[in-house]
Amino acid sequence: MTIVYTIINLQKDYRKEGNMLDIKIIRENPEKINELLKRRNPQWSIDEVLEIDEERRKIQTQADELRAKRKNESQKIGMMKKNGENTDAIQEEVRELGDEIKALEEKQNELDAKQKNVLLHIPNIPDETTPVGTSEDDNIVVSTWGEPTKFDFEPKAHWDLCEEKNLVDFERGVKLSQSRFTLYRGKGARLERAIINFFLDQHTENEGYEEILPPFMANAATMTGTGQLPKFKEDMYKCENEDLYLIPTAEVPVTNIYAGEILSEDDLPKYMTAYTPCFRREAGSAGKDTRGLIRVHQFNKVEMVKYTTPENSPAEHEKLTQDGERMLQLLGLPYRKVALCTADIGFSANKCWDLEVWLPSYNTYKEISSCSNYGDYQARRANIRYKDKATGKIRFVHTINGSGLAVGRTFAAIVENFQQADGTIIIPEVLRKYTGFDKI
RNA sequence: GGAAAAGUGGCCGAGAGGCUUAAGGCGGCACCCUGCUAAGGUGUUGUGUGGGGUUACCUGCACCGUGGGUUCAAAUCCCACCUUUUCCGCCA
Repeated sequence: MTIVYTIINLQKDYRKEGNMLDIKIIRENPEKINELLKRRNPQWSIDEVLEIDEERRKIQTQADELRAKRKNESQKIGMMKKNGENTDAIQEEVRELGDEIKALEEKQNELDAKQKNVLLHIPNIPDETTPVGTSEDDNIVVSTWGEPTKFDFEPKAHWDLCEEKNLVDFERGVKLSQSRFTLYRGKGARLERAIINFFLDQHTENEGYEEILPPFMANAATMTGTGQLPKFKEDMYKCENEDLYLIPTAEVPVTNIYAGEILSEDDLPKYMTAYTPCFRREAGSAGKDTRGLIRVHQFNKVEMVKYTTPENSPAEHEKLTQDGERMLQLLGLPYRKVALCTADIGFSANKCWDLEVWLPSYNTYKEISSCSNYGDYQARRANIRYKDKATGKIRFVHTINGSGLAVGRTFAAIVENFQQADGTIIIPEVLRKYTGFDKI
């Protein structure tokens, strides 16, 4: 395995202790970890980490011993000086010791940095229950809700409907920015806003989430905490001359809220939800989903984020996924739930359910929510911990998040699925108090 | 953007090159005393990383905003940066 390093200068110190994967677990179960990692892709291996780790520990032991010696000798010098003795000889001796220590420390720092960088580039270990596969074709549909919408007329794609009804001004969006930027207007803008408010109200009033409105730009340390950096730099928009990136999802700022902190177990589980625009360069997506609202550089999303104890994380993950499903059910949109296989889950995730909504123009289901469990992977990177009540030990939390839901895609699904023979679009009942109109 | 001051454990706060193994207090935990409560007494109290036993145990090293430097020796001196507070400027 060859790893191309991207050296990230982490200014925020609180992450210096964080390891991406538990080096102790790696040391103790190398075969098991390798086997699980290779389920993602045979390229992955922790062998290099182990080699560096062994050398690193050797050096540290040596350096520690020398430091202990210097400490003792220096104290001795202090005493001798107080007694008026001559200390020239011993001072010279300890000075040489200092040179040795410095050399070892340099070596140790180098190895620390190297190990850290290798670890930063290794993905999370898939959960045992994540189906093994080699491509998205190996994902498994586990349930469906509703039926694909049937029409007794020729249904239109949302991009045509949006243009006809002046809901989205695609051309002028491009003029203002670039291709794949959209300009909502009139009832279109209102519908988008209605969907955002509906989702936030549901999560906060019925499901117990705290509403968060985070910054839309985040620094490199924050981006590293959730796993966007160092490996996926090219997918993000970066501000010139600033250590700031436009967030690709609210997951980034919200998950990092307690980075470097130790929570009480009483604080868990923590439920947070946030609306933010999401900015993605969509590098490598040229030619995919080129029309309409499905794949754009800036889109709106309401995200759900949870911190839990390791014990509760599988159950909380299921519950969060249900919270996402509920949104689709309330809106009356047909969807299915898919278990992503080891080749398709995200870099930082160990398990992931996708919710896919029926989209008539595609004649298939299209991802509208991705609900992932990250185990302690993000918590390690961001150094988010809690104190276990029973044992008094400090442990890493588990982080979970999912879309609840992607707003633009919800918009498209509503427009397409609820279009009528007479050309109107019926607004779902639950949205009407937010839109102020019942059809377009 | 300019000027000044400050960043020490969960919190407050002392410390100004070696007697710091970071005082003292608050809070937390355990036990003792007391008919209950209150008060009192005693002890304990962070994080990371390495080593040895390989369950709760023992031990080394590091950590006083961050990173460098000076020194035999740095919380303490020097430099840069970050953050906070106050004042000035600008501004929705």
